[in-house]
Amino acid sequence: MTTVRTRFAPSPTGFMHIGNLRTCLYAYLFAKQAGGKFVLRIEDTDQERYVEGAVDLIYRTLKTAGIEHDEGPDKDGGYGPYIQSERKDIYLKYAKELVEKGGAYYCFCTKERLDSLKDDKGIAKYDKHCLSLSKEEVQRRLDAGEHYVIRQNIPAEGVSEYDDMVFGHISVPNEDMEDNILIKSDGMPTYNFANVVDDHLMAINYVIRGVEYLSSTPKYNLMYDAFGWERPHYMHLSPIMKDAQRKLSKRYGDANFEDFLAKGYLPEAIVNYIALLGWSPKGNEEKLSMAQLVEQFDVEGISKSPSIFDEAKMRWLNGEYIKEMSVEKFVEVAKPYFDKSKIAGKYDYSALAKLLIPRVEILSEIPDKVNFLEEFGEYDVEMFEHKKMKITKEMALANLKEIEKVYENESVWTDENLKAKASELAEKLSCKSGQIFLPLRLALTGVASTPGGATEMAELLGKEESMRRLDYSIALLEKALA
RNA sequence: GGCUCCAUGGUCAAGCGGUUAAGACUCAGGCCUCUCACGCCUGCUACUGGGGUUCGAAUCCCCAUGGAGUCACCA
Repeated sequence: MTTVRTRFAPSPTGFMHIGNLRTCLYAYLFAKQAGGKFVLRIEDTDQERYVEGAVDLIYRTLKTAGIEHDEGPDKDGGYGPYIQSERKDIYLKYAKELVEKGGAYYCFCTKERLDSLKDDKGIAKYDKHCLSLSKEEVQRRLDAGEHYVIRQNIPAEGVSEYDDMVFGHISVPNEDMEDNILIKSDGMPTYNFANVVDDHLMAINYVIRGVEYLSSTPKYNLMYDAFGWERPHYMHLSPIMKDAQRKLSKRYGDANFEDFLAKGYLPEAIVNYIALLGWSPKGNEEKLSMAQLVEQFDVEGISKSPSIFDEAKMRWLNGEYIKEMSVEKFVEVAKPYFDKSKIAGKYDYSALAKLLIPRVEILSEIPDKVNFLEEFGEYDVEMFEHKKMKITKEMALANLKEIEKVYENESVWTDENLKAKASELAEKLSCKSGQIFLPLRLALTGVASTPGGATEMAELLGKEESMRRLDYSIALLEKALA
């Protein structure tokens, strides 16, 4: 049995968006599941679009996404070089071979002549003008140093067909395909050509890519046929959309992998979510690790229609990953966010982590959830009023004074002990415990909601600060009631 | 516009000729509870339309409609 070989072939044009990453992921999953090889190839034949640093971004993205290529520019597997610009000589040689075999021909047409072919909508189909040039004529013009391109020679009639692994049978009339340029006048190959040659030379037998190539694939097959090469299997993937009309695009900076990372999404969650966009596992379990994805990935589950990116669901999934984290792990990933908040360097991050883990879906929520610890000041005393618990400002004030007396002499400043003492007090005063806890939490924090209860906040703040705030709040209430 | 595809709730989706048409996210309500979360429970919402085929169609066929892709010396 031949080894399955798939590839991810991005062009270094800047961002790595989610759609690209998903294509990459599927190619990786498919190869790994089959025990095959996943290769990375850089397609930089368009020098005009080349962006500095983009190649590093690709490496970095794959690494943090947990997708490890078996071969690539940085990992020779014997099929290199893996960067198209370093393969320039190869293409021309093969293009000439294809000309010999009748699958392509030289074309000397000028831009002006090409423009004259366009219809009123600006759409032109090349008329095979140069196909009729005699061998001698071609040689004469080549020798004269005329600029030329090499075009694919597509049969004028008939139908080209193939079977796609997800879309099934595809058939395209030959007359609808154009004699595209294979070698540009600068000597570089176009994607159309480089792709076919490289895939063949690198023994790629499963081509996994976006649907935009679905209808041009017959052209590639025609080349494989003309060369006498074995055609690969194809798996085309529907796009990921921003909404019903627009797909996610690099141009508008939608959904970049790195942007999500910066927003506090975990790479595992992003990968997990995008795996589910356009593919669904057999079972009902949606939270899947890379290992599980490799195991469960299945072409059958790939959907043919475009899917809309739903950040709300990815956010939920991210929260699920966070909930499973150990305190240590959480502190590790959350540290940058703590450091960015007002409490940077203060408080015990581990103690906070325990409270935050069930309350945070994405890490960037952290500053907002902890800033109150440093921002204590005048607040609206109306918050002490609580109809359901039957708490009035007067009662709050009275109870706060009582709890202050209890806590004043308390030396064991832990959540557990403080909670017990507050409950005792409630019993002694024969009131509901909430009538103690609620005002206490407010008095200590000054905000309507906090990540944790009154005594948890007290422990976090420490005795000195807690007592200070209690004093402050009592004074605030007294002033309001005066 | 030509060509190639696609079509189940707001979103992701299961379903492959006979189902009460799964599940998840979102949203709403409830329980739990010292706030907020977590957790648990309940609920809302779908087969684009029309024709066939068949005893029977979300599932097969045709047409319409809607959507996507493509038609570059870009990939």
